[in-house]
Amino acid sequence: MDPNRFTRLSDTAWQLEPTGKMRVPAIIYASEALISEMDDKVAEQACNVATLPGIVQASYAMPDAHWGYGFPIGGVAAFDADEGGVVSAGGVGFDVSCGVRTLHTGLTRECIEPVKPALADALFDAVPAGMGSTGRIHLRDQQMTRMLAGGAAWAVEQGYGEAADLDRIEEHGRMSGAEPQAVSEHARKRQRNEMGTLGSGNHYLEVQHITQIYDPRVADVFGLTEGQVVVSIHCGSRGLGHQIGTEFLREMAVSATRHGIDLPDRELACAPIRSELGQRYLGAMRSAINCALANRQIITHLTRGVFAKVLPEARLDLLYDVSHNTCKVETHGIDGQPRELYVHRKGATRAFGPGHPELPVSLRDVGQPVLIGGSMGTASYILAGTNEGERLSFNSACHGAGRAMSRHQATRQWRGRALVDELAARGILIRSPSLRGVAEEAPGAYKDVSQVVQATHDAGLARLVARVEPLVCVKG
DNA sequence: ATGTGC
Repeated sequence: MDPNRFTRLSDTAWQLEPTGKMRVPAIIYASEALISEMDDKVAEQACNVATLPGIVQASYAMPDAHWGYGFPIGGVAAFDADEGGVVSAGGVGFDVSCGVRTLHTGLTRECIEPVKPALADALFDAVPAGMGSTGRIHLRDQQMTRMLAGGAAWAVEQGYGEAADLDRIEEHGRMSGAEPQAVSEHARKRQRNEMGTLGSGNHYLEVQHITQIYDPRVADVFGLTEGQVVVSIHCGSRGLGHQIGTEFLREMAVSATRHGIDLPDRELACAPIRSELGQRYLGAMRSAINCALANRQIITHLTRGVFAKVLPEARLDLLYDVSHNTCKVETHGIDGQPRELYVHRKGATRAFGPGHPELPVSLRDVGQPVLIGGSMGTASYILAGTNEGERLSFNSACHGAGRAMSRHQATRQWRGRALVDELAARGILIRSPSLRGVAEEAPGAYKDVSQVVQATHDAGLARLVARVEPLVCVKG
């Protein structure tokens, strides 16, 4: 879109003043190059979000923003319940609590290279991937209820992983306020056999090596050094989150008028925070957050099992686990006053700065690890949250590269087999059940993640700490 | 993202 449409607040912040029914401005964080390439739909959707009741400060879009269902993907919006604020299923997205966790291995790239094909095959065998994939865990109803209430803490109780992991997970591995009884039978049924599975689309499990350190002081606290190997897992709440999203979107769309909400776009369906429907959605959505946390915890356990066999000297300690599709109750300073807000992040990563009380003591001095997954075969980045991020975006950053073209368009332009071969020639081993899925995820179908991350850094949303590049990628 | 449309 045309950058001249905006009031330029800085090199990387672009504002649209409130017009029509907008209650607050819309602010997009991006470089001039990124905003020029961005679809007009992003600004249109960010402005639509700015009309919703109880929105505070501004409607935001991150540098990787693109067109989504109702809210842009890469959108951030906070609402105050005291001012009639709303909660929106479309403001969280279908893949509730999709997120990334990164594990240390204690190994260097040299340790991996001789066993790389065996490691790739073993990970592909151990971690089910792809559309409709199921695992070895089958949850009966009572266990499902415990999982939805307990998250990664439940998974650790079941023997998946270690208690020490919980300290490095958002919400200490268990989202409070979950109400499993708000999750439909249908959603539970869809999830029954899907625990410990990656799913499809942009989800993956990657073995990566650290190729650059930008901030040695923070990298030291995060335990990152150049040449070291890490493992990153990107996935969410599978069929359960999707079903919850589908059901509540429908219910919120139907009831918006009854709640006295005037929607500029039906896809912005939402409900007052202080309504039966709003509370029921929050209870179900928090259950889906626990599902995603448990899912990543189980996949971590499966990954540790593979390394124990292939590279027994490895020790997979968790660096951090953070979601990028949530609505969370957080306290933020607004005009010098602390206020409790319902912060929607849809394709936006929470990025708490140094000193935040939610952070584990071991990380608190330097800020939260912000884990940004790149597209298949490209770099990923580890950043740290900032204090200025609170004022800028309620402590939110980008979440990835962001698609530059549709899946359909990508399959016309690339062949899965050729991509796998090209990446293998560059030392990157892809294992996927779907060559079509690989074509849809072609690196060329995404924006350049390094530009997105640089804009995030320049805007002050989060600070660059390290770059990692893939060695092995299990792709859904 | 997703039993890749109910």
